[in-house]
Amino acid sequence: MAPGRLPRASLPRDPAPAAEATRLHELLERLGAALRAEARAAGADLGLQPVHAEVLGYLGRCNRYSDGPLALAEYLGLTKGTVSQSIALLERRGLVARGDDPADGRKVHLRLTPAGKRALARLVPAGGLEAGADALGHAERAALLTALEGLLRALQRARGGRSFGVCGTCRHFLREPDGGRRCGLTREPLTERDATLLCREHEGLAPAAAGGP
Amino acid sequence: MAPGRLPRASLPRDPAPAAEATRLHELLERLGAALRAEARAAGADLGLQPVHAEVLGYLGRCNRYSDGPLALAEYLGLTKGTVSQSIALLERRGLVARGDDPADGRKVHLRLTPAGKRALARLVPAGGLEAGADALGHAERAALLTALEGLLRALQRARGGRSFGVCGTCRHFLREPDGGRRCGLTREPLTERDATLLCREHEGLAPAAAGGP
DNA sequence: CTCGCGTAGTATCGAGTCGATACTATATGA
DNA sequence: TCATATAGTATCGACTCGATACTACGCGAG
Repeated sequence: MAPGRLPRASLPRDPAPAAEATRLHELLERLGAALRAEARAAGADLGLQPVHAEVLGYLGRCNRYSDGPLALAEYLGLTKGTVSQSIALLERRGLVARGDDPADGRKVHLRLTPAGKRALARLVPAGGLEAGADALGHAERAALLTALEGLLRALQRARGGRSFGVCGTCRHFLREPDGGRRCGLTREPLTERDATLLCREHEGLAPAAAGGP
Repeated sequence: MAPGRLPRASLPRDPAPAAEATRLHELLERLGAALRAEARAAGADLGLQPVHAEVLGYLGRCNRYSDGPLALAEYLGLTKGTVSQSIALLERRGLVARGDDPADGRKVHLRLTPAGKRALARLVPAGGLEAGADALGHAERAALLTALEGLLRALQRARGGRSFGVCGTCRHFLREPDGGRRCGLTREPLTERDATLLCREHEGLAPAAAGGP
């Protein structure tokens, strides 16, 4: 971590890579805080916290392997105990319903109630960001999304977390000779809709180039 | 807010602008959550919450007009009452010290104690993000920073918040004939270091192109 | 078949965030 | 000088969050 001199001829046009990384960290943190403040304001009249909006949003977009408290805890980066309380609150409010697993008595499946879906719809937009996104061109916007996806993957990898992607970017996804879809991990066939939902077993396609020589 | 049809001939190569904006929102929220989880882990052994790291980081980088509870509340997007409690905690822990304003008896100036600076240093890095940033080229990284800065400005503008920038990007900043620096708002001269600190009175240079046709 | 172990989830406690409301004290200005 | 605005604090209640301890179920080895 010592600053030190650059071992290679220093290119004057790079404003200290470490400073750039710090600036990136700061910008993402500020953006995250601003989004959080928006979420707080949006949820205030419903009596919901930012984390509740995340729970509802996730439950609206996850598949049947990923709709339990544990998956939610992994997605949010919180402990299962903490998440259990937030779920209890959402259940008391009638926004989330719980169902048993027919095959495994330990498991719980969560789903949005109609009221939960309505609440989610009221929580989503907020705007603000769209104005900024509109100011960017097509190409810039696409590049931004790609770059952010890369950063998110890097962060998830560093923290040993799961990636929670959809089938299209998962290495377990199989295309059958008859055109059907199947998950190579559970061996189960997948409907078209299944393939658009977030999965906790998701693993990225490219293992990414190896690091050291 | 009704979806409606595009008034102009719709370009088929744009995958639904609204979906792109949603995806952007989601990515930034995920990134923010991941960073927050990192901050939580980093602060855990010091007994500090993510918001404490933000307070310490801000106090290490703000100028003398911006080191009070109210400025902090604006920066964090929280109420002054909430912030007052967090400050009280940091003061109890000996990480932050408070001083009176010689001119205005209502004001309080906050500063990091040596212990606070040490704590901040332990809170900063975490890594993870750097790996992702390294994977991008110079140009991509620069474009990413620029795009994120634009988004942040848009969000701050939409929320009516302050931008908290440095003198170099502030419309009040004056360069004097003798080479000195001065703030056009307070009329006070500024040292070289002053000009590198965050200011709550900061206002962006370009009012941004008007919206209409 | 039951013992042990691992997994999924819940219960409870304490520290802390956070907003709302109400309050004190100082500045400003008509 | 009296009203109003500004800066900050105090207190309350709902909630988050982690830690720890707990229940219940599944699964495999003996």
